Amino acid sequence: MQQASGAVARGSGRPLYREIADDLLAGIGQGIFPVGTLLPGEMELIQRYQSSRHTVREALRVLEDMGIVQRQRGRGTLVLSPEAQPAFVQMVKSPEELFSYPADSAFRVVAEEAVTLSGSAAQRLKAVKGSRWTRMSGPRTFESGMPVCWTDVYVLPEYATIARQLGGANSRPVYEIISKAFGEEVQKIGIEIYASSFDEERAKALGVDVGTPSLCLCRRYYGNKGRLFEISVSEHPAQNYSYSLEFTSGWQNAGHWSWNK
Amino acid sequence: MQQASGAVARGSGRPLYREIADDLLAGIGQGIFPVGTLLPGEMELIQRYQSSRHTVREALRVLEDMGIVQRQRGRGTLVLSPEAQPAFVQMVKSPEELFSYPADSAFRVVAEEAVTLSGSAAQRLKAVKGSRWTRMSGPRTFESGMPVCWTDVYVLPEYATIARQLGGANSRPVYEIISKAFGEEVQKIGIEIYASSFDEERAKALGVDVGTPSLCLCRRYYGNKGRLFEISVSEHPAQNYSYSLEFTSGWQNAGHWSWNK
DNA sequence: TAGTGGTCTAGACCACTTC
DNA sequence: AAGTGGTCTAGACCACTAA
Repeated sequence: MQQASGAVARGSGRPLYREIADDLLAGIGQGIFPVGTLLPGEMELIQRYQSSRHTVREALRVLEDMGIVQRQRGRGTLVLSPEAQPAFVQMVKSPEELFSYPADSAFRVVAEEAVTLSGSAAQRLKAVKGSRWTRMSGPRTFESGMPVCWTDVYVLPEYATIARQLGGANSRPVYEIISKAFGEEVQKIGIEIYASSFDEERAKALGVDVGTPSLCLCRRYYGNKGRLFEISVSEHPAQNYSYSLEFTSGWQNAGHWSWNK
Repeated sequence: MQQASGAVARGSGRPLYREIADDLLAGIGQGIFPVGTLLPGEMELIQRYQSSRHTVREALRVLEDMGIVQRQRGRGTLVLSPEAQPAFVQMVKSPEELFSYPADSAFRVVAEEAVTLSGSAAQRLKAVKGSRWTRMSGPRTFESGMPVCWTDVYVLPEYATIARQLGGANSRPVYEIISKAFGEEVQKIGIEIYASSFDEERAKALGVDVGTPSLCLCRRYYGNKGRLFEISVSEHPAQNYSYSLEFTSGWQNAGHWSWNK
């Protein structure tokens, strides 16, 4: 229950800043502080809750960590959402983890060409129709020769020179090479997963039967200013590959260690 | 560079607590504070950095938010990892978002039976061999009759009574029904995605050709105390379905709004 | 019991945004 | 210029853990 003016109830054993956060949250939920408006300033909250600035700020920090408000010096505290944003979180350390290849496999570029995306290709890649890319294609295989996948990598034409650094067993991921060579900071990665089956050409290249079910992963890398700078599409023989994810409840410290009590 | 004893350099324009956090981070990286040991107490850090407790605690909070240390009253500050844990974060509001079905589709249970997992089935489901489950199977179709997927849902035998609440266009997800009815709080969800192709029985049930490529999603729900309580496997005709993910850089506020500058 | 981190108060100065 | 949030100090009491 939101207290329009006055301190929150105490004595429950809960910290004051949590009570204040709950009270503000209730107020937001009830529309007393609608989404898109500013919360009262810290000074006003101090008086309202008869508390100190530190305590009020702790309460606001709780809401900020939950993604409910966003604070900015000089402006105020903006209400973003009436309820906690993420209930489930997945974290990975680096983009590499999103789609790591076996260490003893190698990517061999067999074709490199400049392409301008037709409508259908652009739609499939979720890129802009008519945009220009340099495409490098080839199989990735284990040292034993067993196929891992067929890969098409699209990069911006100005980054085409990285092709020389590709290939070989120890080659780094393309996004990483570009990131280092051209200073692109990876800001966002989109992944799309779908099933298909191998056409004749690729089946032959990988040494599998035509029509073999395949798992396709299309990854889009966004760099500085959110610009799309790389798209890679990999097609894996179904029996060799699966993609796993794990989501954990809670906003904080998801997936970390704990005290070995 | 970690200052073994003494204040960090100032005047860089960066807040003191960030400088301290960086300094501690460097110390952790250099093995001065090895992973698994405790950081110096707050009082010692106050003297080392000639600062106030609040400032030192802000620095420690930074490290805690990054997943580098874990703090506990009475014990101390445990070093967990030498480097920032998650560089990329994906967040979803509820498990439902991890695999939402079209609203105008309905799941129809055509078979329900008690099963004891054989070795191969247990391996495929990543469950314990010999464990007992109740399996409910059936197609999910649009109102128009077009197939969405074939689904096998495995639940713990004691939850089998939820079968009566299944089916119909507006039916809630199984995990949600169980969660409400039996108080299982979903703590973790595992998702595995792979490609396959439809066998004769399922192809017939969904009205697709035998051998049609399919995208399979196997979801595992872990509840109270991390106990696995539901497994669901869905097989989708490839042309109708793809699975998308998006990962954003940074630990904090990933995916939230921003000021409409 | 000593030491840890958790909460809280009462001040202060500053950078930033808006008017 | 006024108001916002960001940083910082110097104190205080408390709950929890470990020895």
